[in-house]
Amino acid sequence: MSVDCVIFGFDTKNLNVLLVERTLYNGNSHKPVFSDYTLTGNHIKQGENPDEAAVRILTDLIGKNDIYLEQFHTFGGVDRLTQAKDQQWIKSLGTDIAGQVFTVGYYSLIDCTSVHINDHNSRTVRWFPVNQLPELGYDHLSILRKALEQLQLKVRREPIGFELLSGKFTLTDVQRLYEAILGTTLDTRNFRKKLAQMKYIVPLHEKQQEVRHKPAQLFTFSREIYEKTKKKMSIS
Amino acid sequence: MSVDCVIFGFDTKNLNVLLVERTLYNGNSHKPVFSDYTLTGNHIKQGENPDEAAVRILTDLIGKNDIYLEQFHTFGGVDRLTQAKDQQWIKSLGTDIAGQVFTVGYYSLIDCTSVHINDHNSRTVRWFPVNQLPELGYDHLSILRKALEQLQLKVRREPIGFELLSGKFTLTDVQRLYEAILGTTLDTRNFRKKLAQMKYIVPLHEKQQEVRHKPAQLFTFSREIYEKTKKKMSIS
DNA sequence: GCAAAAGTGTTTCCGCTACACCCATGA
DNA sequence: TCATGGGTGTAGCGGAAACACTTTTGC
Repeated sequence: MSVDCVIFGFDTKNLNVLLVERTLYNGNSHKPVFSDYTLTGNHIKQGENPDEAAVRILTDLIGKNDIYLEQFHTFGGVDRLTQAKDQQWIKSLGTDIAGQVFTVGYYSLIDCTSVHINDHNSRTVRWFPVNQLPELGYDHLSILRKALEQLQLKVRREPIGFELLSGKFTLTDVQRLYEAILGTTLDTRNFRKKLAQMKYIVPLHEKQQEVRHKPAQLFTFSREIYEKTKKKMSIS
Repeated sequence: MSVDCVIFGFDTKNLNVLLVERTLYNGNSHKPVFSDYTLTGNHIKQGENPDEAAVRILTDLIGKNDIYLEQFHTFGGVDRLTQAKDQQWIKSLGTDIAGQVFTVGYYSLIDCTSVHINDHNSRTVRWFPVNQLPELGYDHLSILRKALEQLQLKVRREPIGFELLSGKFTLTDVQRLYEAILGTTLDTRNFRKKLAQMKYIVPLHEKQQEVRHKPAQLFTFSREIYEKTKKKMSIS
């Protein structure tokens, strides 16, 4: 029984996912047998519930624990691990994770510009744009697709996207973000009218600095105001 | 690792849930110690995935296997089973299900007027209106609430409600159903305009019989037409 | 003829869409 | 002064909401 986290990040251009490199070396020649990427995951420890395990995984990797996390689906069945390379990998680990065929999927949203990624068992950890993914191990491609699908549904109903932005952002940042998540383009004027209705997007007394064009107004997301004014508001 | 099914049914008036009675008898006096209800559930067998387990549970109970099923959340953690009565019950079973702290929640939609409920280990199985629930065991009340919440979200996006109606239904049936699921009332004329756009609601050459009022037109749901004309259509 | 539910149209309002130009800044 | 993105308003359309009376049947 394990947890896998689909960690989404945003860098003012692309929606990214954090992936861990997995390279299997030949025991004798030490040449790589194969190399691909996987989601960050771990087994659920004794006495933990899935939410706690997900928080632990995130905390280990990112160092903070106030991260947006959302459970989206549980995957199971032996067919999750039947690719030849996955079998090789599992065998090489020695530990018997073969029985660990269930995984609870979480997605999390973080501002990847303001975060330091900790070492993950000295394996390479990298951001990939969701539309330029490398080869993935196990069934992680389908887990990732499902996560994105659920994120797209959720973001139309609730203002969860702000977790992906830093504390201060411009309205253009928000638009780029929604465009990246939804995979569409949006009309700037109409989009801003929508945002203007959302009272929890609060203007700061501050503008962009050191840009070689008209500096944009900065805003911040107020969770308190959001909680008070929860209404059905949808984007797109 | 287990699966719990929240089985929703509709009887032209109420949205119902199928629950199983759980009565613990004192070993000596054979008097009931407590009595409450639980969802239908079972552990996941070796080699099964959660979907298969859910189908099995439904098939055992209902006898057919073409039932609408939707995974909605996974619950875990030791706190699921900490009520005193749950501990008593688990102890009485002898079998060690204490380690079985994870459960994958599914909801299913069936037409409860056209179904025969099989015996469930000779325990009483009953429909309860979702707004008149009995006392529930374990954390099944919160599982049920989550299921209903997810059902409400889903039914606004996709025409899944028809699984709850029999093959032939009137437009009023559909309205009562949506009102029951969403817990609201809906304007008849506007609701019918919505339904009229849904080409997969097909009129039959048939009307209600033996009603002491103007007989209503009967309709049926065509999945084929739905699959062809999938568009974003929402109710509410 | 009465009770009971079926069935039907129109008007109003609001939100969504489409669309183009001026502004402030740094280089 | 130019390049770059920031920022703004309006008109038209279409879907959502509000709302009341006639019809058909069984009794």
